[in-house]
Amino acid sequence: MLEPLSERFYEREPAVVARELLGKRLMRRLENSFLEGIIVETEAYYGSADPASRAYHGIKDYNRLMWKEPGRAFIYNVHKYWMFNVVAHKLNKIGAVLIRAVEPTKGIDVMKRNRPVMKRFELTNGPGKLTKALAIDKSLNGVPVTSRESKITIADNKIKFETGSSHRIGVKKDLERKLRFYIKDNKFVSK
DNA sequence: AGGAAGATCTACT
DNA sequence: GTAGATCTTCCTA
Repeated sequence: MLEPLSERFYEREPAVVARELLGKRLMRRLENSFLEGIIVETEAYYGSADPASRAYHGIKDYNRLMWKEPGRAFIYNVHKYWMFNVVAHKLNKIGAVLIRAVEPTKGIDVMKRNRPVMKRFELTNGPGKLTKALAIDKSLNGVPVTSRESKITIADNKIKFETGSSHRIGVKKDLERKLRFYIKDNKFVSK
């Protein structure tokens, strides 16, 4: 039985957490179904030193979770889509990891109903796409992903893969560091 | 009331 | 592959 990842897992550098979240299982509990996908692409975001971060302009109502307990879902809107992040940072720091893509493993029929697409690989290969397919919205903001009882949980997994990294996508002013991580050769990574 | 957004889709070359 | 429109949600005034 693979356990949910603990709070301690998220109480580290955002880039470290982003890299290590690859290959883990994202589980979504709905009324009548159970959805699951393997995390295949992530990005790390920081605080006041990161112009691309939601936290860059200081603490606001909508972004204050980035200052709070690691291991909680942090969800915000971009255009017409929801972005799913997990709060991740060292003690008294700021940060989060954006989940950019997953590989669907369970409840694929339900995902397809939530987000009808022709091609299998396009079901969850983008941050706005996977939230649609997994029925993730603002109502899950602040939910701990560390609890087995949560509507959304991230659990450990044991799989082997090669990790790739690059600069973040769609970011106007990116940092020097490469903060996007993905599973090499995985077909569900976004373009 | 107005505008911006860490994206996506569509309609093309 | 790439440009342009999108018409939601929540912020800031």
